[in-house]
Amino acid sequence: MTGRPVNHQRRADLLDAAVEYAIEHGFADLSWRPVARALGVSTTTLVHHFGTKEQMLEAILGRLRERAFAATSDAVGDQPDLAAAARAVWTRTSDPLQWAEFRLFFAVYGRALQAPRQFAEFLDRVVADWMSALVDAQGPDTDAATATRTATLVIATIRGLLLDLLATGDQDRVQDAAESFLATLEHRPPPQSGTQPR
Amino acid sequence: MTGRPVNHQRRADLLDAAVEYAIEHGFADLSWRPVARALGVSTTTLVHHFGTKEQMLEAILGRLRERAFAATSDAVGDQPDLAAAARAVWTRTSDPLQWAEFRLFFAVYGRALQAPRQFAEFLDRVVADWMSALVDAQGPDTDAATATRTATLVIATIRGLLLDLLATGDQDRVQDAAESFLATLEHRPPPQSGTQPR
DNA sequence: GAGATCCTAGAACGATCGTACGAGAAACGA
DNA sequence: TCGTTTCTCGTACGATCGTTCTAGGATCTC
Repeated sequence: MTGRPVNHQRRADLLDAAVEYAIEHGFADLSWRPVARALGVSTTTLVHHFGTKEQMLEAILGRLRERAFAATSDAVGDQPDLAAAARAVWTRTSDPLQWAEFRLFFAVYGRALQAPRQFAEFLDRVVADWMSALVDAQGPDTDAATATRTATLVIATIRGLLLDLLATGDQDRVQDAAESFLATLEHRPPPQSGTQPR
Repeated sequence: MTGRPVNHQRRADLLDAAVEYAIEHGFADLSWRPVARALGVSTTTLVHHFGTKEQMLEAILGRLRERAFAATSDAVGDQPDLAAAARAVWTRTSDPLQWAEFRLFFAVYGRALQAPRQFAEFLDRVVADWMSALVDAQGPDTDAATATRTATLVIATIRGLLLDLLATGDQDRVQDAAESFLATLEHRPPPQSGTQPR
């Protein structure tokens, strides 16, 4: 006797709705009851699908990281080189329509830094996911050390600029600095060994 | 009849102790009673000196920003040019002894991003303080636009690298990227008087 | 149909939350 | 010393917290 099958979609829908709630109402004081009210369900339903509050927070963390990464990784894959990839990432992340989501992203990031045990996976992947994408974007002819160094710098600069943008809202100044940074990437000589990059 | 004078030092001492507590125990679930226990006072004493919990959080925010800025601004003032100043800032901020404090810094930063009304002053000054210091470090011969652009980029890169370092703990990779960035600053031509913004 | 499992809800538990109140000790000017 | 203000404390209030319990439909296999 198998009984009623588990509805995985239901949990996914609730999770997405919870992420939307967190984007709008903040991550700091998230608790069962207000989320349940906003989602039109009972707290018991949330508990049933997520287990404990800690587990719901982890689920929100993970989903948010997925969304943030997905929003840029597509763009990166289509670009011919690192400079174009970096520009594509910056264009997408600096879009004011995404500000609320990235505000939550950094709120989560900060919280994860202070609870590294609980949010270990987030901390691991919040850098590693983008790293591998940006290393790949540099092609197979860039030596590993240079590729890693450059990818690290691109991630750091974009996130730092985004932190500035979200804190000050000063689009002109931050965009100016971003252009300057992207220009250095574009004027950087492509990796030429004996052979041309394929 | 003046009565007993206000003891400002007392509040300052309690605030510093509260910041230390937040560095150690995190910022997310800060509440009167645990802080009071750790400080060896009653919750009433904290309420007396800080008013409401919101006000205590704002006080912690402000004090933390002061400390973070003070730790670097001295160093910046003594340096002959921007490259040296940036290196000095990076050297101080990347010191593992400061990691716990910067973890709190970014936790606070993220929280402030999601409550911009409440923490408006933090968000204003978290960029502006460093900006003015790094613009000054470029001397009076650098034109304003270039100085602003460069300072924005230095702040963003250092903070982005620090985010990476705190999340991954990968000192070698991050330090390598930081060296690469600092090198570009050092090889940048200093502002020639008479000619040449680039 | 019967049996099993999932989904949802309401009620209730003890714990902790922020805050207010009253009172006693301490430190000042008069 | 007296009046006033600060500082500190214990206590208590109502609200909200995360979680558990109980139970009634819903949806599957047999």
